Amino acid sequence: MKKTSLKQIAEIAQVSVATVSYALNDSSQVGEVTKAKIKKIAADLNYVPNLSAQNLRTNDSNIVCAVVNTYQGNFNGDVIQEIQDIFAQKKYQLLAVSGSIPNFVKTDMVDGLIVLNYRSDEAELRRIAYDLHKPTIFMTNEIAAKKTANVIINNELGIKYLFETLSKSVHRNICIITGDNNSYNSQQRLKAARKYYKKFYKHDDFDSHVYSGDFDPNTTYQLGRHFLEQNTYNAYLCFNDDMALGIYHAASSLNKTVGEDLSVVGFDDSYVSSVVSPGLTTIKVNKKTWAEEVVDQYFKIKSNSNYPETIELIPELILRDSVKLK
Amino acid sequence: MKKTSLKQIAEIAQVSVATVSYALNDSSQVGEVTKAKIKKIAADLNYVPNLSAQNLRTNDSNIVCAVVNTYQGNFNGDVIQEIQDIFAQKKYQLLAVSGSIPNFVKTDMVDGLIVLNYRSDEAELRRIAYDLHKPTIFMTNEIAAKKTANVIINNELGIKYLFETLSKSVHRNICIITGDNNSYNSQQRLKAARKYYKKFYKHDDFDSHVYSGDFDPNTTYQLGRHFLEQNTYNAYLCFNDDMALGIYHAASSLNKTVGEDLSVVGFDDSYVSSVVSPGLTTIKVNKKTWAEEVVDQYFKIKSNSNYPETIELIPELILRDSVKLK
DNA sequence: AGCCTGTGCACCGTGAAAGCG
DNA sequence: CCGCTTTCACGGTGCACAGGC
Repeated sequence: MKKTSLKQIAEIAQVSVATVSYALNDSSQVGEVTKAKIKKIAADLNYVPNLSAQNLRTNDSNIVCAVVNTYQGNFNGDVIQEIQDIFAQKKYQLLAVSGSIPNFVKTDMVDGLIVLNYRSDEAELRRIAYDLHKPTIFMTNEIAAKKTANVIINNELGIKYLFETLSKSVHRNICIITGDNNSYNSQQRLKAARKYYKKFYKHDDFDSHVYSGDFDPNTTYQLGRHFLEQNTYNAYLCFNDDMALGIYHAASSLNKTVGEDLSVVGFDDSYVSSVVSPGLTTIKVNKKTWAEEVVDQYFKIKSNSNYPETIELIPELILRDSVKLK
Repeated sequence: MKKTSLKQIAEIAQVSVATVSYALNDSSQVGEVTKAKIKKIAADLNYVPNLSAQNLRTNDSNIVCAVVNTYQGNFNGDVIQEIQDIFAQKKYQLLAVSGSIPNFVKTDMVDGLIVLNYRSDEAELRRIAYDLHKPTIFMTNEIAAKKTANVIINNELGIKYLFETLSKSVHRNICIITGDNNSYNSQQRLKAARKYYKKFYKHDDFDSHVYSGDFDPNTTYQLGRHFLEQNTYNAYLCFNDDMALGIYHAASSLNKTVGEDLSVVGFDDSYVSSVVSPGLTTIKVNKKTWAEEVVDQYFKIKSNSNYPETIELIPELILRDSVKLK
């Protein structure tokens, strides 16, 4: 009924607890015969080592924790899954938590931390990175601390591509729809958009073209309906694909055709952007590469280096038919 | 540098370790003055209790683990998020893991288990449920064991609704596309489809209308293109929404119009099904209700009852324009 | 002596029971 | 009875060492 412990196995096998521990850890300190006997008993009793005890003793858990703002949407889930797959190959267990960084990260239950799209004041992140002396990777923040690396998207380049595309579009009356204002990526994209708007449009009215869409397709559906009815804008730069879909929805509800009557571009290349009609022009970051880089940095930090490092991923433009080119 | 422990606090406060422990747990065993002093020191030193030690001692962690097959797609993420939100309100920490059920679930690090879309032979699940003496909820399986509940979708009803809808459609040449064959929901839906196909179509050729789509839109895109070119089928019943989108994609690539030239129905009411054009007729299970029921059962089991229980959620038909009715 | 196999014990941080002035 | 301390166990690890050949 109760969990089997080393002690019980030791009693049955008529050896000491230490011997059982050695045997199950395949230490050479135990003879083959005894080892086999002990292992058999352990298997029979369905023995599972108590991780709490193990961690308490060893301070090393092979457990890595990933923090996301939410499991919802087409982005976070994909990215965590990629990371999970790589860690699994290396016999590491990835745990995901959503919301705030839980206390157990600060204890010895977890070996390291991966932060994706955490939305909070950077001060807290900074504090955590600073006094958490474990490998920590930020994927959507830039925070310099020991044992910390940042593996982030080069958002400026992505925005540049999108502006270039839209500048070749027949539709030029541009509307920029941002995501959650607390999101690092949204902030970076906004900053880059400001820069390239000026460069491409030579106007100072950037702010009047910007709307907050909160990464939510329903919000952009409402916005889109309004603007399309009034003919305010005919080109939409959305900071993620989901919001772009909201514009699609608005367009079709008003019998307008994306790629004909209006242009739409998105961000992230989520799977829907290829499935939807017309295909959505979007910015892609290879999630597998991203995940590999994250895990790579993780083990680099773990093994020795602890200097802060920042790695930028170069995004790629995926051209589809949501933009009618001149 | 190193984590502060009760011991260090005790030394500074010039009291025993036990007193510190009592003080921080607000026990009445300690005088107010000492308590305040100790708390201040703990705060200053940034004390965080070591969960491994706590669990080892108390066998109770306030951590619940959710297992999913993958974080990807529009379904699992939504559901986990709902569950997470409810647990968070109750000061429980939900951890998510993807892949197989990790060892730490079997140790005392985790209080209970929630299994969603785990794909494996049921034998393993049964074994786990049987000798894991913690609250366990299966959301996509029916497994009877102590301290175990099943909170599942009534798939038969959902399939029935979809057949009723398609039987009123102008398109009647029906193609049934299943998901992953290891998925419980896919299996249940297939079983129900077999039943209702016979009822509505009075034919014995069910199996020749069934194709495996693996829950993947690209697979159904290929299937859809093939069938639509050959005019094999003009009504598609997909076991989830993503696959239905693949049919949408195939249709538009062949200049056919969903809801006009063909009918499509899906399952799950993921957010895309309302955003896409035409809207996708689909089966909805209220995820919030589902999550509430799961958490409810969790605490019921935890507090006392340990008899197996099965709760079925009644799904709802969401009618949109992907089916042209007579 | 040296190798092989196995044991005793201190220790991680916590919390509960019992003890004590 | 209050306020605090001592002691112990939770489960597992690995060092230092013991005893036999």
